[in-house]
Amino acid sequence: MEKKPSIKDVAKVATVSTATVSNVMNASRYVKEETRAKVLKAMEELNYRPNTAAKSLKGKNTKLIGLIIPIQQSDTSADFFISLANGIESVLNNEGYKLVISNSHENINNELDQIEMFNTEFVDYMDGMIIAPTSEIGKETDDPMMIEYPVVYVDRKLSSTDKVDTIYTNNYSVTYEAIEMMLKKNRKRIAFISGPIDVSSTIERFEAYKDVLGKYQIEMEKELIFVGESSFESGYKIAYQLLTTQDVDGIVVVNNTMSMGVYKYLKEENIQIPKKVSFLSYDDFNWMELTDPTITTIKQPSFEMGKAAAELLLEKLENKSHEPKEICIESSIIIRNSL
Amino acid sequence: MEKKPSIKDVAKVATVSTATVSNVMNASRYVKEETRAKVLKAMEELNYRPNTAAKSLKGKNTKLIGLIIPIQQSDTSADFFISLANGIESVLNNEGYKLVISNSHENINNELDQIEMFNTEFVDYMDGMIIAPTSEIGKETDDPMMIEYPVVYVDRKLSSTDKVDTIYTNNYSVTYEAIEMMLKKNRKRIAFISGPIDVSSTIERFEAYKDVLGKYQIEMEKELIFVGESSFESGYKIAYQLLTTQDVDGIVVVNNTMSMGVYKYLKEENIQIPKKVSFLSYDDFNWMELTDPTITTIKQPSFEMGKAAAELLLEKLENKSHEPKEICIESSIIIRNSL
DNA sequence: ACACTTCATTTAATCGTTTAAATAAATATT
DNA sequence: AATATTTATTTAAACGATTAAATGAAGTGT
Repeated sequence: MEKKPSIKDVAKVATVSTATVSNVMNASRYVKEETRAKVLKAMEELNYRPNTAAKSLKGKNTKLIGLIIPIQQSDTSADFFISLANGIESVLNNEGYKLVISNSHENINNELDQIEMFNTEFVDYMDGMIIAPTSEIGKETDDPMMIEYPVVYVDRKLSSTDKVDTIYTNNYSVTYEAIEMMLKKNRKRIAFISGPIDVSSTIERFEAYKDVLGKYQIEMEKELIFVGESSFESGYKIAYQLLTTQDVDGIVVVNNTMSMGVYKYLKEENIQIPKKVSFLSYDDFNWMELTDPTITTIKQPSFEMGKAAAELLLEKLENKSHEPKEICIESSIIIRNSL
Repeated sequence: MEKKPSIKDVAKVATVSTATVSNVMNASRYVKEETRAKVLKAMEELNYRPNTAAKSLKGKNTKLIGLIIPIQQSDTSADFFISLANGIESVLNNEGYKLVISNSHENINNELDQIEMFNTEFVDYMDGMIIAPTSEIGKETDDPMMIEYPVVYVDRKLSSTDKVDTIYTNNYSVTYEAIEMMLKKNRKRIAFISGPIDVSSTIERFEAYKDVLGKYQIEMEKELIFVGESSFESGYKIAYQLLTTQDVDGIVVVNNTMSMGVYKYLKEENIQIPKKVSFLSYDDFNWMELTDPTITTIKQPSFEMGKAAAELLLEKLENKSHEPKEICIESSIIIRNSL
């Protein structure tokens, strides 16, 4: 129950000054081998751990990287971001950095200042940040006041005017291509279902839908477009609404949580997939091989995006002034049996 | 690109002392309304944010709670822990606390000291910690040296001798009950598949298997017990090995990632569920309603466990000295069509 | 008018580190 | 032997906050 030992305690035990202890720890100056040994022994003896807060206060690097992710409650997007985080850590751990994660919950309306608070609260600790911005957070983090430490944005592009370091994926082109595959299978009326259209990734997926229909001279019908919440229930309800009022032969769900709800309804109603209705989902999960039929989907390279983000951040950390980069990691279509 | 403003800058602009600024921020002493306004205006003007590192150094509470979770790469356990985290935050946010998460990766062999380092690295910042311990981390965090800040353990019990605050779930009894359900459906040879048996939760599930067989006077057969890695592939391989060499009529998989692999094999081989083989999984996911048959499983109350952990921690935070508590949040059996 | 409170604010020490500058001891140079 | 240089260590200020104690100004009672 003793007090946690400080550098002073170590110095006292080793009968040297605190400066010498610091020098031993950081190898910042030469210390005689004999003294070094004494200090090391004292540290060991006291089970001493340096106080990171004090380090950080002195402007020393903390070897801590922050990650902000927007996971909503009961959203399978968790997997996407966890995989992203794993990718980041796979790079960071090798370099002796540690990752600290916080969740912004994608709840903007009343939590915006909470996010902002969190964000600033951590600037002091962290050597750098990786942020998967919510639709609005960009407005805050853009503030030049705050960008005095390196940041890399990931997954979603900011609407910011200035170019910022971003890792993103080709939502537009891969969605375009996948829907085109549907069309080539002679689908005429394809519905589009998504969560809230406010983040860049979702917007791009919708643009792709619009454009590919245009290319095939199919008129976009309001009745076939559904913007719901990112939840199983929302997907289920939308599927009900869609299929009881419209005659469709294809469904694109660009939100994995919702796609479960939609699929559930299709199975329940015994609607033949893909014979009657083609089905395309977003994000790839193991369970998509367990259903009947297995589900064709667009796989986002979450792990690789994490890796890329971490690498870019590390680069910035070393080489303070470099041009902002925007790097695209390609998504791919995992073809199974639902198209 | 200016330097971040400090309390001194605010004091200067407001033409008061730093003490007054601090008093305004913390409402620690009475400050004349007029002065207060001046200070507030200066803070606003400079876009001032207090430095948490300095606060923490002074022993002030940081309103930050740390969470350590053990998520392995490509493990669906992510959902369990994310849900846990959500539960924690649902409580914490109301009280003005923020949650910071770090992943221990459940990789003990070579990362033990990294975990330990992380763990100590954060003590200075955090007001308290919630830890889902890996199988061995307990040994380190038990060290009385380190327990000078409040900790709540969750999900897994430590082998520690001293009683520590723990939130756990009734792995043993619910698993017992579920397997008993299988037995009552006249299943004679039930296989048991799990990930590494080193954390308390898995151990308890195995104990339940052993005991319930005992109760029904069924001899436990080595050939029906498989301990693999927590991965889809491992599950698939084990299922192959099991079903090509043994004649079973029930399978219990107490690891959700592996259960997907097992199920995949069963479907591929067109083995009738539950007619030929009863199937029981662990953890509940939306997709378990999408398969055919839908999957009966044991649902762990991850969100509620998180809530309970946060509540307990908050209680400790307020009321420094209280008896360690061990609280059980009940798991339940979600009955679908695979038994 | 004087001492006594009360009120509002400031001074200065403190938390646990780092680090530039100062110092002391040992070694080299003449 | 006196001086210059190198080596190893210490002193003390600084980082950005908090807070006990000190201070000064205003108000009260006699």
